[in-house]
Amino acid sequence: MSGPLTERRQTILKLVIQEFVDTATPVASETLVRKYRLPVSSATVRNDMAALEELGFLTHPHTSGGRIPTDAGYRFFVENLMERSSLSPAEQRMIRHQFYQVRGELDQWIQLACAVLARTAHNASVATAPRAEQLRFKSLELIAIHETMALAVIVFHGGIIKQQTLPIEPGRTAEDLRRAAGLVSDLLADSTLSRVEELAAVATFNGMPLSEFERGLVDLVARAMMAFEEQTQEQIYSDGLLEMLSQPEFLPASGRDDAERAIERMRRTLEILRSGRGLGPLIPQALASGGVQVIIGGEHVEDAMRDYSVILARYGVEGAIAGVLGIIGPTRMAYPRSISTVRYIASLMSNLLAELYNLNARPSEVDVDDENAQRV
Amino acid sequence: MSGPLTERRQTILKLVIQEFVDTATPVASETLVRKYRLPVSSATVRNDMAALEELGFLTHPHTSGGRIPTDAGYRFFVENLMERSSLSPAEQRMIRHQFYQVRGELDQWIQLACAVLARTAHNASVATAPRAEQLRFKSLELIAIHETMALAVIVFHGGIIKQQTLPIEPGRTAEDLRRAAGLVSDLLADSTLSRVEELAAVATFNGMPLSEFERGLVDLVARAMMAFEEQTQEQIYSDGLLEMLSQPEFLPASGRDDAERAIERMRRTLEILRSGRGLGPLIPQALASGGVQVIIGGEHVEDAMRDYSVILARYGVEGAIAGVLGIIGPTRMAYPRSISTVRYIASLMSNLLAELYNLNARPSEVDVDDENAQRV
DNA sequence: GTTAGCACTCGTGAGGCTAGAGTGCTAAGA
DNA sequence: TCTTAGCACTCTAGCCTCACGAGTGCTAAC
Repeated sequence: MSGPLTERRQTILKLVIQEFVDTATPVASETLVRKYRLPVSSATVRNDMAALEELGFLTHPHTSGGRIPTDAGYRFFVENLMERSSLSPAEQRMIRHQFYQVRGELDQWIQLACAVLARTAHNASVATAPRAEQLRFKSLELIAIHETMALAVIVFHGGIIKQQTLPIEPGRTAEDLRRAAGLVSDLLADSTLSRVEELAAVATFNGMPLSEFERGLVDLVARAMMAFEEQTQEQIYSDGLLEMLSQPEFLPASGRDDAERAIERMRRTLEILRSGRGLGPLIPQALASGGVQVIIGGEHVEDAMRDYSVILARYGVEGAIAGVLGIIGPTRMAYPRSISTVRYIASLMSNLLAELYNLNARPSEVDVDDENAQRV
Repeated sequence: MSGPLTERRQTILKLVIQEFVDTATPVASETLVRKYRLPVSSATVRNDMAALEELGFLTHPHTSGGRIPTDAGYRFFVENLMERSSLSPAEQRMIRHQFYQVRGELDQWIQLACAVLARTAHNASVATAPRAEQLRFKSLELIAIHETMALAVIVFHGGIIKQQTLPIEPGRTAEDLRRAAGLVSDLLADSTLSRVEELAAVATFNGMPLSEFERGLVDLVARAMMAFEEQTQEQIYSDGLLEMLSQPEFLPASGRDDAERAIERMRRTLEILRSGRGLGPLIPQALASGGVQVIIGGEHVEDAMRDYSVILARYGVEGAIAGVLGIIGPTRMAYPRSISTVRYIASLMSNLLAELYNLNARPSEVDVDDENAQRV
């Protein structure tokens, strides 16, 4: 009885989604005909809508009141109906300019990426710091703070640094510290955590046993690496919470019943962004796959995420360092624009990292012309 | 007609506040008598309440329904009625333990302080990073990332570090970089930003003119210092948003009218914490004064803050480095507990910093036994 | 100065009602 | 077979009313 998914029905689905994304209110047949000057009557549209509903692409909050898309509807839209868009040249220029202003300031990049994502897509953004598959030690510097305290700056491959203070014996000179740091730097050069631990166990360098102090430094590095892995494991940067909460989904549409639910939704959303629960499982997935990932509402494993869509892309330099960034918002979101935004920022970040790493490396898999991106 | 502020009336004010803080609902005369077994009748309490209302300490949302404290009521409570409390030894131990676990990891301290504050006081916490009155250069390290890119790690007094990448000419050896970094480190040692700029203008070291590369490094340091000042100027760490938003103030008490207002409040609160507007002016004030600052509701300059109370304390090492940390929440908050929490965390952070700086320095002005703290 | 008693006020929540929006269906037309 | 006009039906939002109950303010007695 549902009938085939004719061309016109696809158009109607597309228009319903477009309209619903714009207005956030259920879409009526009449509205569609009027607004888009359809060459058919509202009754025909109603029939098609009913068919789309039977196909599972639309639904009906109440008998009266228009249609809204289902998750399956969005999914079909994203995969088949959506026109690929990109940010306007003016927007691209503005974004590039902002990144240009923090060139060199590695530690600002993620925050900026989050800020730009959020403001451009009008939803919350998330990102993980770029991570090497394997944290690799690069060098150690020791700077005396006063007679009994020094600051250790541990540099890892990829411009990642970690600071750590350590107590020292009063007697040590700056030259002492420099020598010890240099020796440990040479000993541990390019080591992964497990290699550092091996070397700590052996505790010799070129056959010479390490001094007490040097052994302490090696341990310090090992501990720092462990702490670092732990910290970055789950740390998710985020921005644009306010941006997302300004979406009509978080306004009480009517009745105090709904109001309480709106607040509850708000609180749960905060919880999601703060804890990263619900996002956690998606990260490795996004890291593994290329292209842009779109997860819509009920497709999430986590129940708490059922009302949200997430758009994620991997960024980084193939084989060297990678992170994930993206957008989270209500399922009703401007998918074409959001997807292009995520794609653009990911490629920008990839380029920045590529430059940092090695000018010759291919930026990454998420490129503006990558057909994978369209895939999802 | 209002009559004097007798002992009993003060007790009643105190009980009303206590009860209101607990229950978040207006306090009725009858409730007070029953719950605290007052040796007088509810009528007497009502009379006293009326007097307290005329004195400006209590108010009346509606004719029926109990009393709630005014800002002035809270102020009087905080200054005269409140018993000084401190955190339980068990809590103190737990908190100290958490700080112990990140000892050495300077960059984690503020975040931890915020987290602990929020969880202990059940409200949002804010903190600024510890800042030297004058940012002073300590040393520069250069680490080659690859042939044309290096990472500069700039260390300032007080364990503050800033990283920055810079492009280099392909020819430079690691030894080159080390030498140049060492020279610039010596040249700029202990300089403030203005001094660095002076030295950049002169561009000589011990009478010898600096090389192109070395001049570039000096400029880099100057730019990094400027960037740093700018970034930390307004940056306010925060945590416990969710904690605060779980307070009944952010629930719609009744009617959909109130629901909308609740959401609006929520949104405005987010805005405050994100932008730091409303908090901004309080920071220098808190930095300047010792002790614990309590600003209650309408006492705020900023209109947007009229519904919130803020408790701030300075932390740091006298004459060397200082920051501010505290709590923000609805005016209805557990002042005694919140104040002791803020005081405790501030003194803890001060001790940590003192240790980092110099074991002999006096921690700071906010000590557990400091009578200043009670002052406000 | 304190208390019992009581009238009065007002917010809350339930219930009922109306208007309006939008659908589903039916029967006629292309 | 597809499209369309017409119309009954459904459901929600918004409004009004009403009754209940909590808590006060006042008065008069102690």
